[in-house]
Amino acid sequence: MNDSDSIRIVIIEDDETIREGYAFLIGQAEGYEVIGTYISFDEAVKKIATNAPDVILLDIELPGTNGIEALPKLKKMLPNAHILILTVYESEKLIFDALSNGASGYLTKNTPAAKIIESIKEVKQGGGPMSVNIARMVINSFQKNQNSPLSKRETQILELICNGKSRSQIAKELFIDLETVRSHIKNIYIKLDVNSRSDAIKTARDNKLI
Amino acid sequence: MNDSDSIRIVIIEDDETIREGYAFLIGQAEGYEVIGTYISFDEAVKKIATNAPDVILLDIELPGTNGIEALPKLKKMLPNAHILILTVYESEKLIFDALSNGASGYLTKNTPAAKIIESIKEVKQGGGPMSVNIARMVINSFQKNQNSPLSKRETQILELICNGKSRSQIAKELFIDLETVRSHIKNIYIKLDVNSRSDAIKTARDNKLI
DNA sequence: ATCAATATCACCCCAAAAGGGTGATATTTT
DNA sequence: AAAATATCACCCTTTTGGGGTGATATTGAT
Repeated sequence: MNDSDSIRIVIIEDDETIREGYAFLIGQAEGYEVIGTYISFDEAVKKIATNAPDVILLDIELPGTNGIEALPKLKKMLPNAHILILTVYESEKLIFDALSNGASGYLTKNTPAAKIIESIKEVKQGGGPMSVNIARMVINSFQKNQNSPLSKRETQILELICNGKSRSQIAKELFIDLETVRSHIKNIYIKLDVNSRSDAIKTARDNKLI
Repeated sequence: MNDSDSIRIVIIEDDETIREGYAFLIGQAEGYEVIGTYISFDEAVKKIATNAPDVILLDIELPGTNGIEALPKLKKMLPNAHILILTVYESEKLIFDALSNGASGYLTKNTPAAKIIESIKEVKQGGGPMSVNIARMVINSFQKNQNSPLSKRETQILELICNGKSRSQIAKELFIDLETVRSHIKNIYIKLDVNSRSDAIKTARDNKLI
């Protein structure tokens, strides 16, 4: 594989030791070319478009514009680049913020260089590399509560409420009477100990009932 | 590592060749013990509790109770077992159904044995192993539409609507007038070409505006 | 510097919806 | 046999939702 086939990589990371360390380790792998390293998004923004990277390694904690804010801007400038988050942070909120803002993968910094190099190829080929603990958090976010206090019918109706449906819309959809829907909703409210749609939705989401 | 420290594995898979092939390959790996193989959940249900497996490899297409239906039942019988889906199916719906019903990982059947063996250990240790294409689908499910027609404020209000908030609740939360909220909602409806909350929520979800 | 989009607020209208209370009955599950 | 579930009924009042038509100040992009 010659240089023209290499994966073009840009690294945005404020810690010089880490940045240069990654650049060296990745750069010496065959088929990988580090074409730019920057200490911040604000630095990178001047030149990164001409770098035309395939993959961007992005830290979250950066001086000036942070990684999360940088994500949509980078995606706008370079719609075809894959962005791989490389950070020490493992909070749920940051992970989901990153993924919803356009990150194609999420690695924590204890990841060995070999795994990072593999992940770069993986993301280039359309995969979604994640550190094991991140993957588990992502999977957990899908899991429903197995011990819901609600019956099937109640869960079904709660889901429709979460979709913004009115009582009469729910009644039509389920081929039951409006009063039956009311009755179910009342029971849902009692079980969840709430007395409004929004509180029911919040409780349902918090407890992953839906 | 002796047998008592081995990871205890059960395989539920209807194709005999695949089932016995996996059982052999996994069983010969050090630290792995295949303690039961079944052609269906309905077969497995009789004895699986006494197997006390750490990890269950579960196919989705099964005679009788399918894998998705089996998941919650297995989780109820064996709350501490990790269930790894091993299937040819890659449809979004099946993946999310599996994950929300208690699967801890999702592998497609082209996965090499070495990767399966690694994934078993990974899931036992609290990871969330997925095939690369599955991981990308999961990550994509988080991505927001980068070309939303809505302004920031409108998106914010749409999110509150998706949380079931009323106009007045939104007004309070954002410290703006009720009439301002109304005005924003009207503009949201125009932009999304809808005329009700439920349609707005549906359109928002379909287009990943929220 | 200018024009478009955005964010803010105001007042008209009325039908629909939401929530609380109380109770009945048949089916299902345990 | 008892408990939970699913179904429907009628009482009540307040809130909400959606359509229409405007104004004004700020912000953003060209």
